[in-house]
Amino acid sequence: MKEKRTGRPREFDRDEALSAAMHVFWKQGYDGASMKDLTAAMNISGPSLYGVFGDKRQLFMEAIDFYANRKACKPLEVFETEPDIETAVRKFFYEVVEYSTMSISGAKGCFLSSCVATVSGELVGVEALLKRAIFDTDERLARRFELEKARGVLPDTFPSKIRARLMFDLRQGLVFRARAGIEPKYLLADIESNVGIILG
Amino acid sequence: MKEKRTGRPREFDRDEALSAAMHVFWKQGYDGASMKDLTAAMNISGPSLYGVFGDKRQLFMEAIDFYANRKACKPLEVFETEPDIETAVRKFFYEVVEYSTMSISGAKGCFLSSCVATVSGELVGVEALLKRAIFDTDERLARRFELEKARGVLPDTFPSKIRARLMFDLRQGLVFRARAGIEPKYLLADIESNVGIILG
DNA sequence: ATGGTTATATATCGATCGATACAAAACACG
DNA sequence: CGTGTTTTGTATCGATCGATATATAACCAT
Repeated sequence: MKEKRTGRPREFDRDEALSAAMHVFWKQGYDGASMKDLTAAMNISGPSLYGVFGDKRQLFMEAIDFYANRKACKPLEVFETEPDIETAVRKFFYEVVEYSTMSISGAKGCFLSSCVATVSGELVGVEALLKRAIFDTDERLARRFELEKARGVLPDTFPSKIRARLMFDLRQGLVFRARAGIEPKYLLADIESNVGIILG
Repeated sequence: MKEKRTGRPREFDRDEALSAAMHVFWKQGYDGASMKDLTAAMNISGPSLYGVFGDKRQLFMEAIDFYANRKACKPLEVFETEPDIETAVRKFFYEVVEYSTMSISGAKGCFLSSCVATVSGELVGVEALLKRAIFDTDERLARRFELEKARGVLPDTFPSKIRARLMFDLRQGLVFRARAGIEPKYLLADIESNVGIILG
């Protein structure tokens, strides 16, 4: 069903191009990223971009989906896979600092908060995607806490939803500081305190 | 020294125009705000804008200074003036929700995190202003806590710096959600929990 | 091979971008 | 008044914006 048999084959990988586009948006913002910047980073021509992704807005929306649902935010993945809950929380924040200050593309901060949020009310469809991404993140964080409660590691009284949101907010603080160019070492210094707040 | 005696007098108020420009940037982002949008909102002509503010980037930098050092972020003002510390913390978060969701200009979220941060690494000079604004905010928050410790209202062991940063981060979470279009009532529901975390 | 189909590269579209040239207008000072 | 100075409104600049028209190239089916 998804294989096309006719026509000239595409000469680039769709996801690679999408990832490249996302990083350009991440670094320069939606309006700050020109089609010239995008096609250069994606290593494709203008017509190829339009042929595959539609237009700039649709490309952006796909980049959001790519980030939220496929690229899988690294901190979140680590938090879900690390067995020990305290280590999981610690690694979560560590990954947040890592990916928001040391990205290869030079893009600092978080794609959602430093790029997508800016055009949330201006570009049709973006607000809904952003809302969903926030909701899903809260859900995934809370789910892990609930799992630990069921396992008896966290007390039954542990307020999973509240701590999940708290964790999300602390993350926002970190990525905002990262975007402002504050050195990783200062952000790393906050991590242990953050862990204590989440689990304490 | 600051009075000019010759030439045709300016027909608009500089600060009013600056405030109007800030709100346009706030809502549409730096790159998303065209000079046409700006002059329309400021109710002045193009040459007038360039004559008084230099160029778009300088206007933006002045808008940042206006926000950080003169307009005085409302939540911060309230936090510093309310006598009772618990009420001050509560009002701080309440004001954050208020001004990040119900702005007359339609701009949601926080000017610094939803607009300025996006171009932090792209526009010369912005990163330094942003760093300074973050540092100053942390300082002002911590200072109030220290004051309450000296007054004996907060215990000597109260970690002012850590709680100040925590308050800042919780604020980032709120304004990010606000920018995403999440209803004020959901944000208001988080306030009491936030107060408990800060002072508990 | 031939026809159908899709992707590519080149070249460029009209619109809008940020920024100015210019001259008339409005003040202070003589 | 006339002169100098600054702001204003109009009109427009070259550059860049997002987006396409066109023709060629590369594949599949027959």
